[in-house]
Amino acid sequence: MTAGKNTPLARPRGTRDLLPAEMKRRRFVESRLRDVAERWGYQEVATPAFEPLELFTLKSGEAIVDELYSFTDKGGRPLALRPELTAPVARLYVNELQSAPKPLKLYYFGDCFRYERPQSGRYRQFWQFGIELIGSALPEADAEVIALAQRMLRSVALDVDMHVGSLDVLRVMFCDLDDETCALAMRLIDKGDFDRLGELPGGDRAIDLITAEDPLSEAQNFVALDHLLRVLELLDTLAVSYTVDFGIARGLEYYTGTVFEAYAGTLGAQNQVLGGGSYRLSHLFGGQEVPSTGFGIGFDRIMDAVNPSVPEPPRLLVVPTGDARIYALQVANELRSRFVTDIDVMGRSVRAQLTYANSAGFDYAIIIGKKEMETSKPTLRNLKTGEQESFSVQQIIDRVLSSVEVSQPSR
RNA sequence: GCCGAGGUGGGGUAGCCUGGUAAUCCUAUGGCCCUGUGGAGGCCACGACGCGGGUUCGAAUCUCGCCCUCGGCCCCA
Repeated sequence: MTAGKNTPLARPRGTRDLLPAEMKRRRFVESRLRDVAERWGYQEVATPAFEPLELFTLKSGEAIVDELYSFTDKGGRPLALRPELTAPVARLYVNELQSAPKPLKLYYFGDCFRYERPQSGRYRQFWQFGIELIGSALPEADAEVIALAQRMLRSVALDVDMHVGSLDVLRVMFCDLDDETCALAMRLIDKGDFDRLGELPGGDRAIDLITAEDPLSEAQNFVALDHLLRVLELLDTLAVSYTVDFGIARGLEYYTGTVFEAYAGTLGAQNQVLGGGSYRLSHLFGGQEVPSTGFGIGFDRIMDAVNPSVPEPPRLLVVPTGDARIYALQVANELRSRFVTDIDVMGRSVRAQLTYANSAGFDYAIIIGKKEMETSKPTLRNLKTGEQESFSVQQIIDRVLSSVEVSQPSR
């Protein structure tokens, strides 16, 4: 849509306005994810929305500039809106936390920006929730991160297929190839393009491995799998369900071994909701090399895949008549310390206020006129049942509280 | 960047093929009927042809370009 004489200014392409109902769902899911991450000992960090352009080109190569929102600021600095959060967190680690006690367990939730063609489950501004476990190269670290990933997704009742693989095997199979062919092979594997993969030297072996009935024993013909086997053993102990999948390549050089992805069957073409692995990045940004494992959750994608039942606290509307407005405001203020409480700002009649209360979905009306003011006993009207009676403010609080316990017994 | 389907008040729609008077209906929103008791009803108000060019006496309608949305491809850190 182009802004014209009668057309309103449009939102930028690939972005969304999030309305109250949707924000309730998002905040609810977000709080679940946070809760799980915190219980596992991870602590939140936040990084700037924009970073030096170089941060992302060092990590992913010059070619990604095409898919970045990049710009030069008034001081001539090349900057970019962050397209993901692993590199910023690695930079944060290098700048601030290198001498902190290991392991470092960090999580983040933030919006990212990519200049891509919008489609289902893909936006130009999107949110990632992720964690990074920094400091350990042990299978224990990989297993913890994968288990946490699955626990987080389960906490929002999202059933996914967790696929776990290892780049070690693929790298050994293609080790006799030059870097360029190796990179191409990785990309073809990631895409599942077996036709073109088969044309590469070693490609048939890779296809056999990826499609094998028992990929683990097939892989052991090429390389020792001690690390991966240990990770899987730990995952079994942690009751994580997974599929061994050597078809996960994740394209990038900085991944060191274990890689994993999760897919939600209910989504369309963009069905990957989570991806991660073990990696080393910090040395690229001027720090000491340090082993890390992490993942990112595509928050918008899981929002498309889940259907959370968000608890709705009761909503109260204080309904004053003209001569009791001041007292009604005082009552409203008192009720607000316990409940979601609203009061008319439209100057409406009592009738119109109650009409509004009904159509806006309030649970209770607190009607306050001269009579109620003189006795300090507002009338509490249950808008669902139509019952009403006069009570003191404290009695009103008790009444509403007890109704909450009745309607939401589990907590 | 590519392929396909679309775009009419805030939401949902009729009209388009076959150009023609004031663009249809539902809903939502604000007000009144009704300044102490809601959901109904009546009345009033509000509000749209995505943008621009072309054809024509006349374009929501035909045509071209662009923008945007949806689905898919490419890419996916």
